[in-house]
Amino acid sequence: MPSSGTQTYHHGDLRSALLDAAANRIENQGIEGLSLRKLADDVGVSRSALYHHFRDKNALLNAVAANGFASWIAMTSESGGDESVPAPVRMKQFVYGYVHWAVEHPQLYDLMFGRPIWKNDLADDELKDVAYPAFQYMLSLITHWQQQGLLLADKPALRQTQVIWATLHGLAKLVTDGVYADSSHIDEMCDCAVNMLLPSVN
Amino acid sequence: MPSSGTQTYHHGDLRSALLDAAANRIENQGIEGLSLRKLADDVGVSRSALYHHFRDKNALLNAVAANGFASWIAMTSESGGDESVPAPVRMKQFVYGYVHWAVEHPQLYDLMFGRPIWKNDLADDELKDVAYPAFQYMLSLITHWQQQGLLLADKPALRQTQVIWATLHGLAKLVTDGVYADSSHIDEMCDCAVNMLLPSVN
DNA sequence: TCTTTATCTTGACAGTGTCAAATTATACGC
DNA sequence: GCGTATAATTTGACACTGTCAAGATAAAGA
Repeated sequence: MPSSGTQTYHHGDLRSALLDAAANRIENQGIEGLSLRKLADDVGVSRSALYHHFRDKNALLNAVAANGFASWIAMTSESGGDESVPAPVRMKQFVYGYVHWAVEHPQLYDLMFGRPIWKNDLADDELKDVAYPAFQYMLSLITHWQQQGLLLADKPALRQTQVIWATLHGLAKLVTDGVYADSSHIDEMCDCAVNMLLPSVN
Repeated sequence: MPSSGTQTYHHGDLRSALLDAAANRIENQGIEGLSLRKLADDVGVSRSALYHHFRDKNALLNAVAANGFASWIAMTSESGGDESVPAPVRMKQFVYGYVHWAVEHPQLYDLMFGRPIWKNDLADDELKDVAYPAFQYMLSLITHWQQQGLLLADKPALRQTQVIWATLHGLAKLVTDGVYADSSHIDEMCDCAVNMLLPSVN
């Protein structure tokens, strides 16, 4: 059976099969628990078949993270794009959406925004091409808020974006890392963050 | 030569020698680059000598993290304890101190507040005994600010502490993980954070 | 049909954490 | 001071990891 997918040799579509299996394993066992050999077993293929589709383990993780950014962007633009909803409500929705998405995909969030990839400059071009627009989207969103007078204009929008993002990222991290043990208070923490950072939403 | 240190058998004081070597390697290569066998080489001892002083690798990392918390607390109480300095200035100093300490000890900070230890409940009692007071210190500090009217009282001090800490943690993480590539703007980001979170400091 | 090319497997290597058994050095009772 | 118990350390081994080179297999193109 030839032309069914993009790659239709022995396996059919090994590349995306590996990506799916990797995403599954990461969601369940985390990045530390991901071994290429177990992965090959999951897909029913030999241990080094993978190297014909990814240069090495890092390249595979990059691809999984890239997929994560794609679905992150889908989530974000959905919750922030509806112009019929008043801006203050949208701001609150954005905060809730951000933190909840991280809490619902803790391992993936960790892979996307965590240090192993970014710290050591291990992100390849494909990943950067998806990740940078995500950063940029937040900046444009918050710049828009500032222009509408929802934020104080005494500091550059870039800095305010960095601080707001830091707060969201910090909340997400502290919750998903289990430092804030009682995650039942996520909504209250989000409320408080909105209250402190976004004076126009009271 | 008997009673010179706590452990004076073959090596003399292998336990703290291992801790020092581990802290050094973590500071330079990061936690991922730390191998027990290289560590044993550093100290000049066999690969499994370590197991008579630490139950396993995680126990050693716990001990390193515990030392980190001790020095973190020393730094923090130094910058926040001087009562002769006006409170708003101390608040600003606290924010600067927090972020800068993280930036100066990125790998150690990562180990102390990162997920491998807390997420999977890998922290032993010794570590918790040092870490919890650190959390508690921040809470008491910020509660104090609120009582002095430096913060709005419309939300519980616990929640405000969590949000402020999240912001500091997020800033530290985004900088040390290399997501905020240009770390020369750390001070501006701290300024902006103080500005947004602590209305009494303008 | 034959050649080329891409895909996959097998064997191997260096590296990892960890344990059991053997070895060595120190401490303690006499 | 000597002999024994105990703690510290080493050696050998195991299962696991990522990665590569060489060989085998299947598809694609002429």
